[in-house]
Amino acid sequence: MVVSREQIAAAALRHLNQSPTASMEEIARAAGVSRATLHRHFATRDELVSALGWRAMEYWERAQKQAGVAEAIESGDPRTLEAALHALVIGQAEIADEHGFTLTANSLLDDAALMRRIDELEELELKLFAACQRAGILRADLPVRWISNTLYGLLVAAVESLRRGDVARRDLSRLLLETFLRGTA
Amino acid sequence: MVVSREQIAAAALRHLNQSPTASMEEIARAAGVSRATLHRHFATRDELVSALGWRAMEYWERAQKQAGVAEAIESGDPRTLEAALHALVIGQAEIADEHGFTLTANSLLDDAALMRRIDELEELELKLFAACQRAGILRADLPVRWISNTLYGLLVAAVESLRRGDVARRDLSRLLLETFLRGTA
DNA sequence: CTAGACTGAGACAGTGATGTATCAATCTAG
DNA sequence: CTAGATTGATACATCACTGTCTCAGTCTAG
Repeated sequence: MVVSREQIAAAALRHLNQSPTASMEEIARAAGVSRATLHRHFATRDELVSALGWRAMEYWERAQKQAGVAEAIESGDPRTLEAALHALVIGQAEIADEHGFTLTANSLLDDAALMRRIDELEELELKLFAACQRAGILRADLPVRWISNTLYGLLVAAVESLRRGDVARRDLSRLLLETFLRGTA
Repeated sequence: MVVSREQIAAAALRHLNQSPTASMEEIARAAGVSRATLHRHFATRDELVSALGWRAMEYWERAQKQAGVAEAIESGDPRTLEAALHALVIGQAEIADEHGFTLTANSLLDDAALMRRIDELEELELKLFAACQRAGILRADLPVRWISNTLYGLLVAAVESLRRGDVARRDLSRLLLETFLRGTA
């Protein structure tokens, strides 16, 4: 059967999300493909992991674009900022699966170009959070980097909740946004 | 120099928090001990990781006990429940370092006895959250397991914040409790 | 139908980590 | 001071994974 590079990448990510140290043999099996074929698409393990990293970045960037983050920051308008913030969080929830493994894969730390890209995307989000603080949409007494890490931590919780079946997929966006903004009390 | 088993375990955990796939050689060096000595204390890598898992459970259990979780649940009194909840979250923040690695070490999934212990501790926390929901201290529109996962996710964020130097240690408890209860908005 | 592309299976050497063992040096309790 | 315990250094066999290669079988476009 023909399995595209994209399909293999998706299957690899799915499997690595649950078993981050899986061997190429395991990954190949999970993708329904032989180890030889896996190596034809991704010469080395590092290349595969790196590709997954870039793939996750694309999803992330797309979520930021669709939420209109950059424009909202530029406008400075409270209602625009709030809309972008909500759209971003919901967008993150929808692509949570794409981040589970890549955000904690420490072999990616060597890929300088990728790290720069991550920093850029993170930087933009920090600017959004800071603008929201100035506009009174987010609490100003929290360090902006803590807010960013909070969202990241809640994404981890979201992925875990899906994995364990604690939460239905369709409820996830609402739960994430609600909890992020208003907490649990 | 004499380095106790406990000191080695602590150093191993500290290092594995940052480098979860570190070799025995690396771990030994981080603990200021030779690989031979490390193997004398922990015959195999699995044994070491398992010991760290049990160690983390002890910290967790102690935090629950000190917070008076069981008694609060039994009492059903809102103020007692709230006090226990706050004490638990703060306690978790203080031992966040002990959990960073062990909570994501998937080799622990094989240790059935340890997993049972984890389930028990988690079960007690779920009961506390449910009691808090009934007492109006926590939102009743959130699945109790989502609340539990939220706290877990925020702990991940806390460890990450400390690791990156985004947050000072002394601010952590407050940030964690505030964010857990009231969110970022 | 056929040629070219793609695949799975298997063999292979190289590499790094693991766990065990030995031995000389060092520390420490008594 | 001394005997026993503990340590670091080193060597060793073993193992799993990686990356490369070959070859025969299968699929597919034309």
